[in-house]
Amino acid sequence: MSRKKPSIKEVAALAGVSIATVSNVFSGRKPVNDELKESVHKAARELGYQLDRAASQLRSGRTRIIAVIVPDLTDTFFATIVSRLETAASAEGYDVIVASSHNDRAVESSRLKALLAWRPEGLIAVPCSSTMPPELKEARSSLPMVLVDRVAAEGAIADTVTIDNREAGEIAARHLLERGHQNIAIGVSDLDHPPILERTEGAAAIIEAQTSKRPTILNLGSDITAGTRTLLDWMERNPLPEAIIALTNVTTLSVLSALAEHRIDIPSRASVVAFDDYAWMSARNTGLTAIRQPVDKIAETAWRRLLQRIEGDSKAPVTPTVLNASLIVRASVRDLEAGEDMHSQTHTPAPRDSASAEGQEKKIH
Amino acid sequence: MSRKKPSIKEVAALAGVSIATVSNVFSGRKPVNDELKESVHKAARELGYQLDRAASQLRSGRTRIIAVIVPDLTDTFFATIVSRLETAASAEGYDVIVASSHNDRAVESSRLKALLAWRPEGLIAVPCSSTMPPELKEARSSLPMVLVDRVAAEGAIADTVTIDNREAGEIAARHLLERGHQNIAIGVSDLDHPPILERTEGAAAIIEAQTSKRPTILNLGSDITAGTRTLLDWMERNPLPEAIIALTNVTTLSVLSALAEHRIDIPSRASVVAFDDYAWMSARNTGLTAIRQPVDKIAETAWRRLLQRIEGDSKAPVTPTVLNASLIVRASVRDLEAGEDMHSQTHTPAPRDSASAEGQEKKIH
DNA sequence: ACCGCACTGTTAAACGTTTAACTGTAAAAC
DNA sequence: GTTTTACAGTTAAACGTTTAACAGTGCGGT
Repeated sequence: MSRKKPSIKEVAALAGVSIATVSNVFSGRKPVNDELKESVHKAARELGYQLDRAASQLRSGRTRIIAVIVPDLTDTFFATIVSRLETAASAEGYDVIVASSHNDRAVESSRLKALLAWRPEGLIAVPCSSTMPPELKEARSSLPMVLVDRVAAEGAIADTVTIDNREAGEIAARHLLERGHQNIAIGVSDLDHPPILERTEGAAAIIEAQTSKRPTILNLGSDITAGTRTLLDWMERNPLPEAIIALTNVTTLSVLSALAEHRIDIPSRASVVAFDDYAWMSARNTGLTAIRQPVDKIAETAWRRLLQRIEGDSKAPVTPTVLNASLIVRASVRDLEAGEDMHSQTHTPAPRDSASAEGQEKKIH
Repeated sequence: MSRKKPSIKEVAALAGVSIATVSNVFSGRKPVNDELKESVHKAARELGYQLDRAASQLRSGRTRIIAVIVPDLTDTFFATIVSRLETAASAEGYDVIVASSHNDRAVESSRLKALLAWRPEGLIAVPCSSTMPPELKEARSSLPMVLVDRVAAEGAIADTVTIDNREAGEIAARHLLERGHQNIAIGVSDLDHPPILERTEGAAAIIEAQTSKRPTILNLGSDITAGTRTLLDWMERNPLPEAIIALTNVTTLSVLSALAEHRIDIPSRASVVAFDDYAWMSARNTGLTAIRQPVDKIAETAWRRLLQRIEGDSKAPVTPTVLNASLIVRASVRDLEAGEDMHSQTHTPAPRDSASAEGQEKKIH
């Protein structure tokens, strides 16, 4: 039980071959006689040999590292993306190293610098604001990278994977308008994030066109409890809108908290369209009608693009990929056109709220 | 705009000093004349020099890497732990590399192997089952490590950080018993996980002692929708219990989904005690009474212990750290003792459900 | 005036791999 | 039977750092 980690040299000695052969056995770059191969493996097993990545990287220049930075690991949306990236990458022999910028530009810069010191072969980044950190721009020229989510698809400095946020906003708005809602408020987190801005514009444009009223924009920020307070404040001084669109999962929570605080029933007194699709959204009496982002597909696409860049055409022109969000209809939007009286909501056999996430839901798009 | 990354050698040449001096400037191991120091920095800036971690690691043996493995990054509980670890570690100059075992022992082994190839200086692991993968045991002797959450605190092979799960179960049970509940079911994910087993035992023991009825154990697994179906099945064939304790955040979601499916109101028809404390639990009309695990503290403690091991007494005896969970009282448990009739629940001014997570809630412990 | 010491800087030898170039041997081609 | 070609293995030179050992200089103590 030696304390020091054995090196390739010791394996070679024990197996009675040169270190080059041992290297070949493990890397498979050159064929090795089966018999020798076996004895090398045996020696390695006996010594508990493990390749030293640092040495391997240094010599070969290949790090097989993918760097990933997201604004907040605690947010299920980003966590899911990271998780998918990790499995996709490790399936292809790459290791992922993650950093979180905690929605802070300064932290983002410093973490990015740390990530780059690893000499990753690729970078997948969800920037925390629309102004790219200079590190990203610099890295751009020498490092395959793809930007996800918090970027304007047009004119980006690198490949991007986003959803059609304008359309997502439109879908939400249209759904409400079709059901007779006129007086609509939009809860946003931060208009500085391109996706939020686009969703807002998409929704607002449609609402304004149809009702000739500009919808109220409620700036709820990225902190749930602060957003709740902001909304409660606003509700003190304003009449309750017929419907609220929440453009983010955290704004969704702020909206729900505020409504719950005043025991305002959904959808009898206010309709809600949520954003992102999480398990808790259907685990309620009135399931939330929501815009779902294809998270898995986003991650998958980002990975594929990056891999393409890494192993192939590093000089192909920058391409934006735009995926589509879909509407999951549950029970949080009231149909005002239907004309039914819905005062005593609780025991009305409301449109069935499906408990299984994928099952019976109606998807649009 | 050269494509190749500049090395320390080029910086040395440009600054007119030896490479050792450059190294000293950056590592700070030896003092360097201010003037020289400045010119080295200038040269480095001009060339865009960045230390190569691989080379540095190889030579020094210090990797400044902490490996972290969790069963599922998508689960907010683990994601939060990872996030906290990442910030704590990076504050101290360490970089974290994470892997997810996807609750699969085979994956766990292979990911663990990949992690160890990095030669991390420490390992923080949330094993996915009670049977430790052999890689862990082997690593144990040469690698500082701390085990979190999914471990039996007693007799573990390394330092552990857990909560007092038995007590957590007891708290939940006691809360229900105090409020007059007799007929209690316990929703568990997997009794193979030590924490779940302990929570179950804690709750069951107290319930049995007081009601002389063994509570029903509902095995709902780790998949929300499957758990929902299981519970729905069970409900077909059994009368609704007065109360359900969910011992996990995913079982909580299964329970809520199943109850919602049948439009069973909480708490008028069934009381619920949830586990873990997430924002969505309070963003509902009847906030969920829940057992909160001190996630931040768990992560923080794990990190501190690990750091201690790394920088100091690597041979100190293995110590388990046990933290305490607390009860957050919201509105999902009905007080049967109070005797009030609560048929029309919806508009009853029920005990105020606080929207802000920390604010007015009553904590026990 | 000499010794030793503190202070700064340099030299050169590692660290554990990968890999280009080489060697030796056996089979294939002529 | 000689020359190629292919194959399988070895040798040794990197890769970019860190760091022990060393060297030169100036200064205080005796």
